[in-house]
Amino acid sequence: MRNKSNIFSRTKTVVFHIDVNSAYLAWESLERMKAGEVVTVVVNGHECQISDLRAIPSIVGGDPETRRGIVLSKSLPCKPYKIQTGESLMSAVKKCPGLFIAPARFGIYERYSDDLIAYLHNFSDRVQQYSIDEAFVDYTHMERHFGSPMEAADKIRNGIRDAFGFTVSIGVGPNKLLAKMATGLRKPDFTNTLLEGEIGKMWALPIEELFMAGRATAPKLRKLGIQTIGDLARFDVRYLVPTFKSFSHVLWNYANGIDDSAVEPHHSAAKSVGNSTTIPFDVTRYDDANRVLLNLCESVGKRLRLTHTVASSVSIGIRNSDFIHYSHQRRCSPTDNTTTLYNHAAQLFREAWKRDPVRQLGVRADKLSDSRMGQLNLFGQEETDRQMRLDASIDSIRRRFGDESVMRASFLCKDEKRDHTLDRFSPFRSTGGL
DNA sequence: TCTGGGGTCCTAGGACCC
DNA sequence: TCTGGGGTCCTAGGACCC
Repeated sequence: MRNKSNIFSRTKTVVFHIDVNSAYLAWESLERMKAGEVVTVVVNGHECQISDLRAIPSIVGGDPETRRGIVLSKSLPCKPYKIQTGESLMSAVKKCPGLFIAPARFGIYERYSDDLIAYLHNFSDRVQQYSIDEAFVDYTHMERHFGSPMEAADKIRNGIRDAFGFTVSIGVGPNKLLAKMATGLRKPDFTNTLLEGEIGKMWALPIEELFMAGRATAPKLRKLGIQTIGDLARFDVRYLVPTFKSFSHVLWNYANGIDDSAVEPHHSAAKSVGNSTTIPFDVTRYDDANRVLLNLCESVGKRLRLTHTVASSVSIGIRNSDFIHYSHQRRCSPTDNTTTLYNHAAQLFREAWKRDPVRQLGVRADKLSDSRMGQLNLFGQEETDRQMRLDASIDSIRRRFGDESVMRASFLCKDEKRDHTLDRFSPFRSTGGL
């Protein structure tokens, strides 16, 4: 949204940024409370029954048994233990031996997310879902309905707590960037502003706090003597260009609170669809890799067909045991067919694989277009039709009887321990994307 | 203590065409 | 043997976000 300021409309743009506090953990906790589940914890040597995970050191993420994976979301009582989002489960448990670990259930979190977005539409028809737990609301011209921006933000915040039982933080600003930066000023369950004349609040923050100054950019800025967002705002942008090229202006504008991007109520169609998985053992054989790839292609293909989308580019990603990632991609005729995707993926893997132990594999479909626009099938129409019918009947059976009801023959090996391991991360669990 | 999985955008370099 | 330039498309990799 360009900040419209003409002689007819002098109203200043007002944007809210809504951020769910410890989203996955709060939602996981609510879901368990609904089901009447309790957790037994030891406090001062006494066993206690706790129903709200938010009251104890707890996290969402990974596998509690193998302790593999990372912390996706953590409760407030984790704070004294200095547990960080993104750190390994192993490390988190070391810091806090009594830590409660809940595996992530994304399907459930998506429902809570949908409820949140629907609720926000009570306050404005211009709501942009930014991620599963964040949204922007354009509040411009809405004061006569719900009061001043602060009043309305508090109404939203209190309303969400009362209606759903989880808390949010809200940032109020003249654009999306400042609204988002405001949200981070104080958490949880607060309304913060970064309005005209208040940018000093943001300038005091360390440079790492700036949106888009990530783990590669922030150290480079520090090297230039920039320690705070204010330092960057006052820095001569010309001296950034040798290091950051066109990105210089993005960074400098953000540091100065400049952002004219619109609140986009209609989420644009996805540009790519992909699935990846970390394998519980290092893959060193083609047939193991291929089984994983087929698994991933099943999931990607299903998602393409569900959204009436065909892909004109397929890529695979490989992460080895040294955590080095590399990829390979290729253009292809538009397809949503699992077998076709798999044939491309397997070929790409054969071409790219450096024979290193593979820890993670991914398949991504790119250059998407609407499959209903009519496909140009220059050859093999009969085979294409056959494959489409096969996909359609598999999808239909799965819709009626569940994902596990149809299994491709290559999943159905009996011997070998690793087959059981492979079964554990069926791609059908994957919910994919936002 | 070994680090998930979903995305988007940008850039450099090479192929290819005129 | 030495010799252009412009434009477009493609791929690989890297940055960022949640």
